[in-house]
Amino acid sequence: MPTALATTHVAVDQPLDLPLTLESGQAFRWHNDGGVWSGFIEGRLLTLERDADGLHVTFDPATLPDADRAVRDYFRLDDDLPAIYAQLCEDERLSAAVQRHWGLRILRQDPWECLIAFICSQNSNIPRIAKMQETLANTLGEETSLGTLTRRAFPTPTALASAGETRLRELGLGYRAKYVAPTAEAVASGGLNLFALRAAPYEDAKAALIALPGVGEKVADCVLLFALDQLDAAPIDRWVRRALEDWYLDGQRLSYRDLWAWTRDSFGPYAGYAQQYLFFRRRETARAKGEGDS
DNA sequence: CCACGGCCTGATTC
DNA sequence: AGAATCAGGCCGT
Repeated sequence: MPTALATTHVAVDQPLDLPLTLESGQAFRWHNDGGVWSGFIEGRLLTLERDADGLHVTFDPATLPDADRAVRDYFRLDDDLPAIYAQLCEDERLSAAVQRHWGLRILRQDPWECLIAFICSQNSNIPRIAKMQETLANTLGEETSLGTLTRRAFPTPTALASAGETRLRELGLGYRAKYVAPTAEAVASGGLNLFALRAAPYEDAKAALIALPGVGEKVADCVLLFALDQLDAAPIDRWVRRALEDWYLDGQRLSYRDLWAWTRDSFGPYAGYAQQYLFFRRRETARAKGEGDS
């Protein structure tokens, strides 16, 4: 089936660093080929190129008629990043992080793909998460092409559900397969409408996610922040935990819930952005100090 | 409520 | 070289 290519230009008058944002560990399936990024938005293959005043987008109008809107939604271009930065920069440590990583944005991803990615993230690392996602797509996803470019979309809930735990283990998910299979089942059966959670209050949406196997507080907060419009969700992973304990809490150990409440109180409604910057900054300083640290 | 060990696997370190 | 250790946690006890 031949595809007609179309292009559009999305104006960006906000901070946006494409590689920083797309490789920040929120999304795992963007490929960079000489400054041309290929990936999926709303399940449709497209390419992105950054230029001086925005993004040059190539897409298939037959499957994605409103590419301009889709791209704006995906990069959350309606978020007033300068205002968010201004608030974060009241904190000395965050101010330094923001200046070092200007243009890092939170994405609005597809919640299904995001959910599976972060279930797979436990006890893993970014390259391996990316590898698992890519393997799932290349094995169980539908082939899609855009001009001469061909990639496979992330598998549907039905596709992952029918693959089953054993097959998912063979594909390298390890013990995560026993979480992914029933989660896919739950979503495929229509028992859980992930998109509907965007309109739900934070606690309700979080409870619905945590009810799924393999989803705890941290994974739930990742999906809430990166896909479900909850900008005050603050996933606290081991890096952010260490950052908070060492830099703000004088070494004090707190529960996940207490740390979450602390970030909410300290960084306000943009705790999610604060978290993302603390994550970056902490990893950076840990590496600089020769890894081990603490 | 908190603490702890086990869990797939692959890369890196000792 | 081969054994530990670690990696953006979750679950059960």
